[in-house]
This record gives sequence, structure tokens and C-alpha cells, in this order.
Amino acid sequence: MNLSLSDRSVQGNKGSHEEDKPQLAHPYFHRTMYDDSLASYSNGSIISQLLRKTIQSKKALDDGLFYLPATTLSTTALVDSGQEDQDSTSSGNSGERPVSEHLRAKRARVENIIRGMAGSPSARVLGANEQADEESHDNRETYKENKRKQRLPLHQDLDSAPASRGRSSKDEECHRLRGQLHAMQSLLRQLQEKLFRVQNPNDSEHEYGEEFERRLHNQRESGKTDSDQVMIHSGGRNLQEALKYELSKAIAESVDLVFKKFSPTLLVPPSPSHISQVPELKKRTKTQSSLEISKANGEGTHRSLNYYEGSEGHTPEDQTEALSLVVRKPPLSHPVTASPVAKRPYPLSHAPFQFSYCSPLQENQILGHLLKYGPHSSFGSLSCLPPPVDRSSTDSINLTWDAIAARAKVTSNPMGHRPQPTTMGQVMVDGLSLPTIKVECGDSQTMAERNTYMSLRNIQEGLTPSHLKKAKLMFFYTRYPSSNVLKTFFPDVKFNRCITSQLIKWFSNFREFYYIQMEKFARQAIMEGVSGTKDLSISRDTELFRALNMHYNKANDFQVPDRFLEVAEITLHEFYNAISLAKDSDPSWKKAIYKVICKLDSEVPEDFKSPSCL
DNA sequence: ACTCATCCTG
DNA sequence: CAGGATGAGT
Repeated sequence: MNLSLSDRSVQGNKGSHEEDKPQLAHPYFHRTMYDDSLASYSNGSIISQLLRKTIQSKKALDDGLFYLPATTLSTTALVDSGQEDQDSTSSGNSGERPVSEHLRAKRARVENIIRGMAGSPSARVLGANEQADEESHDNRETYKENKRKQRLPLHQDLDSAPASRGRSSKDEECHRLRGQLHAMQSLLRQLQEKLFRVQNPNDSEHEYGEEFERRLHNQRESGKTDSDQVMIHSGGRNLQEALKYELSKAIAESVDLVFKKFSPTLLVPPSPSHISQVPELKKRTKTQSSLEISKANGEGTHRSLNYYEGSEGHTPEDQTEALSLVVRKPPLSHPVTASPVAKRPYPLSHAPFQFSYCSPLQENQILGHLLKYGPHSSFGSLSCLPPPVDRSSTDSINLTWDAIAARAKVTSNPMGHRPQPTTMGQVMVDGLSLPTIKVECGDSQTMAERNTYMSLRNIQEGLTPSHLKKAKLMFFYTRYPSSNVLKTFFPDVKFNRCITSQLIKWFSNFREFYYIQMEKFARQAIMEGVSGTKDLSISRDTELFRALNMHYNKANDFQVPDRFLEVAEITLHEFYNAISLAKDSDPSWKKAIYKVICKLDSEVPEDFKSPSCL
């Protein structure tokens, strides 16, 4: 068995054809079809497009035949939607277009909407202050004394953070959000009216959604609070009603939430959470210089052009345990076992706002955001964890959003979706910019503002396969991430004890695999009579690297940083030396190695701060 | 008492 | 990868 480690030093520098690219320019971010599809919608007026298409296909809308099997939500539907028109015209099938074609077209479009709405319904974010609070507490060291010392100045940064300039920005933010909410309400009502007119040209408006709501209520009573079911078994008309109902109610909820939380007494003091991304650059220099490290050749650039397909299969198993594994939300929400549904229906006229509040541009963006991220995505973030009582009232809605979000997640790209690395001031919401905030943040965006901004996105209740993939990629940079780092780089995750533990456990597992591999290959090298560590280098075409890459970067769509190769090599050397010196007779012989390796963490690139689940 | 890292196991 | 056991550290 050839280890292919020993000859590495010989050919060490062979492939210098590809010089080390700046690692920040991640070329592995792929756009998914899904992203593109959404992007096209985000540019124009989502509503007008939707309505136009709806009207066009209205004449073919055959009542009662429009099913939306939830399980068919997939990117293929999106593709269909784009090609539907041509398909139908090209079908030389006389003058009458097959009804099924229209139905499919319409379904695709509605699915588009639903997909757009995908978002965690229960999105709740740590308020900025709360987060800062946690951070200060969580700054307790995680990894041994060394790390602790390094983190001390970070503490100081935290404490000395100016506490003066959050107030006014909070107020402005409140103002802006009120404006957005007003606008959204207006827009929503317009949308509802238009939809209603489209499908019920003759009916009077007051019948809106009655039938649907009644049925939804009945389902709830019978324990099957699954609005997907409702949709599935409803006709196309009822589907639209369902959508309208969901949208309006969700918005009403959000509005209510925000207004409650933004009452003056609840305005929070500025957050000291400019947590200091204090670079930890110095800590590894000494070890580094003492070792001879082969330059990685550029062989590893064979990135696949495939879209990311969740590599960890999506089993339909429901997540039932409290201490969770990777959360795979059920494709179809299962019978509710928790939280009784306290009904608190909001009349649509909950808040009669003026439509002229915002510009047409804002309309599109606001509504687009709403459609894309769901009602709770933006506004839940501004509230500081609504009490359970509040939440119970939204459960029926949440279930729907949950189910929708779950399906959307299945096809989502974990994180790579931006062709260009983002900078602090250029955070995009997945192709949908939020200028009202972005503009004001400008280039002097602080961490607090950034956090606020980030919190405008979905907040996950649990960790998803996407998060797992992201964590694995992060492992290339940091083997021992602190809980602060984890929080920073998983901004779309609502952290609690369980989640934190799970993430830590992940990295623990990563390390385990890493060290096992290192030990294995070190022993192998010794067995093969490798004379010394000089003959042990790790390049991208070594077996060891392949094993690691396969584990942490299965899709191979990530350019593993050269630094990781260096660290891996150091690790290998450590193991080699220790084993050579028979130190492995000591039961805790690995500890010394761990201590070395834990100092070699790098900073994780900014790109990883973007939420992984979109 | 609590958290975290590792080891071991499935 | 998760769960349990164990030990170290606070």
C-alpha cells in the first residue's frame, strides 16, 4: 500500500501553476437555479408579475382541479414556470391549450410565491442588547489557558464599547420599520383585492377566505393542523384563498408584534455588541516558522460546477427529540403535539395605513422581502423573544410557514450563492437588497448595525444540513471555534444551550475524525519507514488530504485554504514525532498535540458570516 | 453544579 | 454524527 506521503516532498513544488488565490475570493460560491429564479422576480415588481400571470391564466383556471402536492415543491417547478409559456404554444395541440398545462403553469407560479415566502415562522432573534449580553457572558474561555489569554483583550473591547450611540439609531430604525410595516399592510391589501378580483369578478369582497378559515379551524380541532393538507385537498381557488389568508394573517401578526415590542418603554439601550473581530493573527506565527511547509500546488481547483445538492440525504424522519440532531423539518408538518392553538384572528383592517408612504421601488422590495422571507423574518427580530403566550396565537400560521420553509430548505444552497465576496457594507439579502437599511448603514456599518441587519433574515430554530456543511467548511479555518465565533458565523441560528452544544459537538466530531486520520497516516508513514517529518508533507493530491476533503468538503465545491494544509501537516508531524518517540504509551499522549493544534486556528473569512440557510 | 473535551459506541 | 460516560476546569 502506497501511502503517497513519502514521495510528496519530492514533487512538492511541482504544480505551482496556480498561485495561491486570495482565499476570500471564494470561487466556489454557486448560484442555484433557485437563486436565479428568485432574483429575476426580485428585480421587477413581484406583485405585478404575479398578477399579470395570474390574470393570463385565469381563463384556463379550472376550479377544483388545482392541486398543490407539497412534496412536488422543487426547483423543477421553478424551471417549469419559466418555460411554461413556450411549451404550451409549441405544443401543436390545436387551439386549446391543455388544461393541465395551465394548471401546471399556475401551480409553478404559486409555488414560486410559496417558495418565496419560505422562512422560519418562528423567527425570533436575540435582540441586539440581549445578544451582547450573552456575548459578554459567553466570553468565558473555551479552550484552555492559551486561548483564554488571547481572548482577554477581546473582553476589554467589549466592555469599552461606546454605549452612547445606539439610542437615536434605534428610534430611526423604529421609524423606518413602522413605515415599512405600513407600506406592507397597504400592499398586502392591494394584493388581496387584486387577487380577489381576479378570481371572483362577481363576488363581493366580504366572503374572503371564510371557507378556508372555517376548514382550517376544523382541521385544527381535529388535531391536523396542517394547512398543506388544506391546500392539497382544496381546489385552486381555495389555494389562493389560503395564500391570501396566510399572508394577511401573518402580516397582521407581525405588525402587532412590532408595535408591541416597539412601544417606547421597550426601546432597548444600544448594544455594545461591536464584538470586536479582534484578529488573532499573532498566535500561530512561531510554530509556523519552525516548520518546513510545502506550498500547496493548485491541483485542488477542480471544483465541480454542480449545484450544491444537500449531501446529507433528507430522510423524512421527524425531529422529535428535544435535544436535537440536525433538524430536518418534516416535508409535511406532522400532527401538532405542542402548544395549544389560541386563536386570535386579526381583522384585515387591523391597521389602515396610507399607501403613499413609500415609493414604488420600496413597495417591490418590501413586499418581495415579505414574500421571500415570510412575515416573521424581519419583525420578529426586533422583538425580544415574544412570550410563549404570544407565540401560541400564531401557531397555526407557523405550521404553514414551517412546512413551506422546510421544503425550501431542502433545495437551498448552504451558503455559496454570492458570486462576489461581500463586504461589510454590501450585505445583500439573497439578491434582494433592503436599501432602506443598507443606505443608512453606509460604509461605516458597525457590528451592532450589522447584527440588526442580519437579523432581518430568517432565524433558524434548529441546525440544518446546510449549517452542518457550513460548519465543516469552517473547520478548514478553525478547529476550536469559540462559542462567540459560532454565534458570529451562524447569524441565522437562534442560539440556546442545546444549539450551542450541538455545534460544539459537531466540531468535536470533526476534530475526532481529523485526529484519527492524522494518527492513522502518521502510523502508516512510520510503518513505511519514513525517515523524518521532512518527508511528510501534505499537498492536495495526498491521500490524507483527500480523506479530509472528502469528509469536510464532500461536494468538493470549496477551495480548501492553504493554511489548512499547513496545519494538517503540522498535525501530522506532531503525531509522527510523538509516535516515533513512543510517547503514545502514555494514555494522554495526544493532549500535547491538541494543545499545539488548538493554537493554529485562523480567522474564518467574512463570507462565512452570511447565513447558511436561505 | 455546570460546561466542555475527549473517548467510546452504535 | 449523536449519545453516554468520564474527567478536567470553573
